[in-house]
Amino acid sequence: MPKPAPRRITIIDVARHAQVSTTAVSKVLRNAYGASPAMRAKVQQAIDELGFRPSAAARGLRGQTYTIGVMLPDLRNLFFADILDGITTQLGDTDYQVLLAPGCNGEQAEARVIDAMIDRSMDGLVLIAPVSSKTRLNTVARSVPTVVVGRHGSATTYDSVTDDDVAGAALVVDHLADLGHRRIAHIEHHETDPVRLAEMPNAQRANGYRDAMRARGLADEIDIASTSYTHHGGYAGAKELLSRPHRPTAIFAGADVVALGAMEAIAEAGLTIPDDISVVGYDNSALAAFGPISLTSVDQDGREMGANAARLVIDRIADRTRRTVQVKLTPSLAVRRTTAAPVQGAEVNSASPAPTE
Amino acid sequence: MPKPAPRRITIIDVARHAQVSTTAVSKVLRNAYGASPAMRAKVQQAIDELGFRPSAAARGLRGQTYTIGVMLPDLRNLFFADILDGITTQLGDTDYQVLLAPGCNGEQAEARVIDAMIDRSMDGLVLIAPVSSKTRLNTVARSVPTVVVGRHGSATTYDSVTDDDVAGAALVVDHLADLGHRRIAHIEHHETDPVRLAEMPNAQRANGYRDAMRARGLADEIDIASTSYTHHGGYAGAKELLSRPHRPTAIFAGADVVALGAMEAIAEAGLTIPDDISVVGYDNSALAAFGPISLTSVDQDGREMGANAARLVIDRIADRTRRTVQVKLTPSLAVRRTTAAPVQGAEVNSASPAPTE
DNA sequence: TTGAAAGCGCTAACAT
DNA sequence: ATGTTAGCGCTTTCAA
Repeated sequence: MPKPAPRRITIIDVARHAQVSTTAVSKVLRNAYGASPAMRAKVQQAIDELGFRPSAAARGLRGQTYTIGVMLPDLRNLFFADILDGITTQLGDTDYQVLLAPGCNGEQAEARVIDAMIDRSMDGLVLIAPVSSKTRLNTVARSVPTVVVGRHGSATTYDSVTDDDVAGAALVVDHLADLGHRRIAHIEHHETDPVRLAEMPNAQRANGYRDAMRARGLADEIDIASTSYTHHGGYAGAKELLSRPHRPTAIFAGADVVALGAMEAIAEAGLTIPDDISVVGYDNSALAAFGPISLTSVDQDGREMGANAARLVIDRIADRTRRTVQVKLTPSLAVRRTTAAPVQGAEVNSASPAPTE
Repeated sequence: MPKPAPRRITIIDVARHAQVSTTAVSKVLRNAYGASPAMRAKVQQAIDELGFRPSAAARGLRGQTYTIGVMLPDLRNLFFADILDGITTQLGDTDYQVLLAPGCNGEQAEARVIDAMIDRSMDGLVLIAPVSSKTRLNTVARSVPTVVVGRHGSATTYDSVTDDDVAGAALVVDHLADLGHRRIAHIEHHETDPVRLAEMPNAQRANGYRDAMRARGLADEIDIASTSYTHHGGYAGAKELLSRPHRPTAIFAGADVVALGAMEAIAEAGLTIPDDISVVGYDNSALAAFGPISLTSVDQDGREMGANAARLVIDRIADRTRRTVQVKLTPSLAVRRTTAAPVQGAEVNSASPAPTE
């Protein structure tokens, strides 16, 4: 027989216990102006003695809820987890509590979750790699302080944090070209929506790849398989690339998970990594670092991105009129064992068309 | 210059627009008794036309917030992600929204997060593998409907969902013994707290291991390294086991991540898996299934556990006086390439008593 | 500096 | 079946 919990302590109880007004208690709770040190002490003592905790629901009705909502597409993606770590670490000292919605894929799920957060009067939102339309993002940002992470382009309604995906792709191409590779192929995430073509990281990576290839004088070697940022997308993309007449000596996959799929296809084709073909991923996830895999990958500092996002959202809560800022961080390359110089002779002039599979 | 968002639509606006009372609107919102179909239709139309969304904060002050809080120790743990999937899937059709706190390790962080959820008037809590004291859990459960996942033992205040860890350990021992192994060692998570010794899955797994070994007549072969459920714990545990005079032919790691650490130590020792030594993990995470690793592992149906937890919490919200239930699911074994019959001759008759480390 | 009082948007008793 | 009204626990004017 569970005995029912006693009635929750309210601000009135505290006020009575401390022999002051509820206003005074409220001021202490918010560190607001207009309470003497003596009063503060008295109230604080009453709060501690009674074990009082303010109701966020009630606070939210008038003021803030001290809650930051985080939306991310996939909890299993370790890069997103890093961003989250950055956010929570940055917010650790503050009164804000981070709450997140379980992975939501697609525009519809995204809309539901964002609405749910607004309904719950969250003080600020951090949207990680949202796929919603720009119009929608602007609408959201007008109703609640918002920071968008991982989407390029600027907006006047929300701040954004990105990692320089063009630079990341260039790191990869340069690394491979420096090793002596010329036929460097890329597996991209297929994109048709024009706005996303400009704003999504995958599109930026593909652009960066093209630019860097041209900058290295390898414009003729540009070779792209357009699939998706999934394990299977990597597998199918690599299969496609390997079946082409002019086989690449290196594959730049747009994400680590894509690289893993590609590695599977390469193994199936009886080729070895990195001797026959080099592979590079993107995100430097824990999987990439894992010993037996040891995937060369572009490292985006997720924690740093998260910390920046948290800082920005707090700043914007404090001043909603301040001009928006775009923070762009610089990636680095984690070189591991899936990349090496191409084997001499084998492919330099192998222009003979290979039969498909 | 972002233009400010217009004032939020309230229930009063809807009532006015539909020419009815706010009570009527409220009833429609809650699907409550006492509203004619005609009224429902009228109100619903007004809601749609105005794009009204009820404020969860305001609702929470009197009634429910339609929010279920989920706490889990580690977002990166894929098993927990599966549980979460089960919860969200089960709750997909309902009005409830799942919100979760970012991974919180340790009793203190756990307490903070749970308090935060209670402060936000969440309707129900799902606590996954909490480490808090039983007293604390009972206190929490008395103030809000709570379901505890992954902790054995029963309570009168909260429902619980577990997977049968004793049975899981037995699956492992039986599988290895059937293959012909006798020296089957175990790497456990060290535990001292008496309550946790009885309730935590790691302790149950160790117990299950001992029981199963005895049941197979292998009581003399029981060999345990007591470290922790981490990669390093697995590494150190395996190193310890391998250095013992009477080397095991199989290692049962209490978690997949532990198995990976063990595999690293085994590789360092110049031994091969499964020829020299078999390895089994626990959780059947994506890592275990990953081709190059292919770890034999105990599969707990996380989605099923999550679905059960969600169902229970909803039921308890509906009726807080109903007796608590304990759901215990049965694990299965995913056999992969890290287990095989021991190589003949090497260890069959090495029954010489080993001195303690 | 302090406190009294009016809401915030909704739900739940209680009329009608 | 429908409407009236009193709060829920805070924050925020505004007056003292």
